Amino acid sequence: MGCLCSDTRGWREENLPCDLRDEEETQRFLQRQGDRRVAAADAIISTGGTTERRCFRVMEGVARVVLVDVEGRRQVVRFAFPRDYFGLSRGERELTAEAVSHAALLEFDAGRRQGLSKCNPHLARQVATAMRSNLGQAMEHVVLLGRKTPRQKLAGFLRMLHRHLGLGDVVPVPMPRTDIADYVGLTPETVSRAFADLRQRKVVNFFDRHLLRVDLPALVTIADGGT
Amino acid sequence: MGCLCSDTRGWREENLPCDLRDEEETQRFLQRQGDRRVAAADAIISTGGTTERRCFRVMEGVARVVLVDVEGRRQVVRFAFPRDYFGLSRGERELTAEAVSHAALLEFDAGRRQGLSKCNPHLARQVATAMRSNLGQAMEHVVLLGRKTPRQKLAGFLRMLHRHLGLGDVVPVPMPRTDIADYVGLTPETVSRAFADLRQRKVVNFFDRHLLRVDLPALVTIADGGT
DNA sequence: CGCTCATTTGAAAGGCCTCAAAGCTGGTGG
DNA sequence: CCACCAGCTTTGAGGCCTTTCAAATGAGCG
Repeated sequence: MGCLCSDTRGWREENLPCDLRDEEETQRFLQRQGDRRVAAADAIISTGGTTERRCFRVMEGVARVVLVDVEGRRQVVRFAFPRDYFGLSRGERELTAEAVSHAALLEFDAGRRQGLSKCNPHLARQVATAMRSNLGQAMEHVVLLGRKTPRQKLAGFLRMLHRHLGLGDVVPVPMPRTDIADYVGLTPETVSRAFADLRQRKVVNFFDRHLLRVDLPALVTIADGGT
Repeated sequence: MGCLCSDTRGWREENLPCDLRDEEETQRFLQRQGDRRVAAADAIISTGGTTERRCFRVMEGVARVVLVDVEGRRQVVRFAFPRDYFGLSRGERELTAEAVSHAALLEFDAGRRQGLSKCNPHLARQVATAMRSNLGQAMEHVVLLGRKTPRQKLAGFLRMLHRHLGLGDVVPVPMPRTDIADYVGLTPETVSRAFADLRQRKVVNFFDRHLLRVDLPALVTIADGGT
């Protein structure tokens, strides 16, 4: 994983990162500041309840942020896709993060990340944008969980997936059915039946379990509550 | 509602609000910058879908942020309590905000609010904190909606209410049962039965429908998944 | 005091979950 | 290259719990 960055105008170390002029330079700067880290499929990236204040940025692959309650019921609170941050808020650091598939991450000390933000407006903006986006996603997740039928829930989930990973009308589904179930608040069996339902309606079309083609307009209609 | 602020060292208008030294001064500054507004019970404060970029801060009373889908199903995305902001994010501005009971608010133009944040670090920090808090709340809401029984959902809701409005072990419940139902993703009937359930277990005790005493430790145990 | 509406209570129906088993897939070793 | 195995996914049947529908109760208000 060699550094492709041929630009070596040295950052005059930490006292002057404010020189960063654009997003691209900020990216390269970040890659120097964070610790590069890889995680195999299903590997635990960080566990809640520790006092460590670490946050992450997904570079490749997908991560899931999970809470398991006293009775063993699992809730996937969100998925983090390439370019997403997670662990920015206190509450999220109390959850567990795992790799869905093989993933590459940048790891930061949360305090140090805040310090970097203070003197790097690009980074600060990026993080602020990430938080706004997280908040919007969480609100959508709330709506999805509260008042939807299984079909609508799955459609909403697939629309979300399409936004993050979609290529035209082709959508990769990297996570297992159990993860989907724990994200939308259903059992894997019901998720499977909802998939069958959407397939019958020709809203989705399987290449295989982890890759499908979607009829996006129909998907959106169903996700928003239309039949 | 006269201005109790006897301090009239004039803010040298908008170019120098950076002089604000502490939270209290920031409060007074805000009250000058925002438009004071009151809303009667059930009055609509702002409706989604408009192009207006307005955000609000609740000064007194409680507001609810609501989404009604195509089929008429309603989801209360969150309640906003005194000192809370809402409408900070794009997504939230697309929803509808209503007063639960008589409420007093401060209204801002969202763009102008951002401008104020830029040159007033106290305000910026307050808003950033509000967003982190909103995000944490949304995550808790997701967990509450996803994998809980009616009893656990109601317990989780009451714990949230206790955090915001609780006085010792007394909790006011300003909103009607239908709002609670649409917040926790149940019907009013089921909410009513869950109340009866918690009352039987002596976890809650009614003064009347809108005021109750709670056994907080028991409430927390149930909310977190314990029986 | 009577009215209206929110809430509670009751009974029946439908849908999701549970339990169970078959099918498929991807990976491994011969 | 093929066969086998383990685990994920799908399919099926039955039960429980929430919803739905309906009516009674209670509270707030003119």
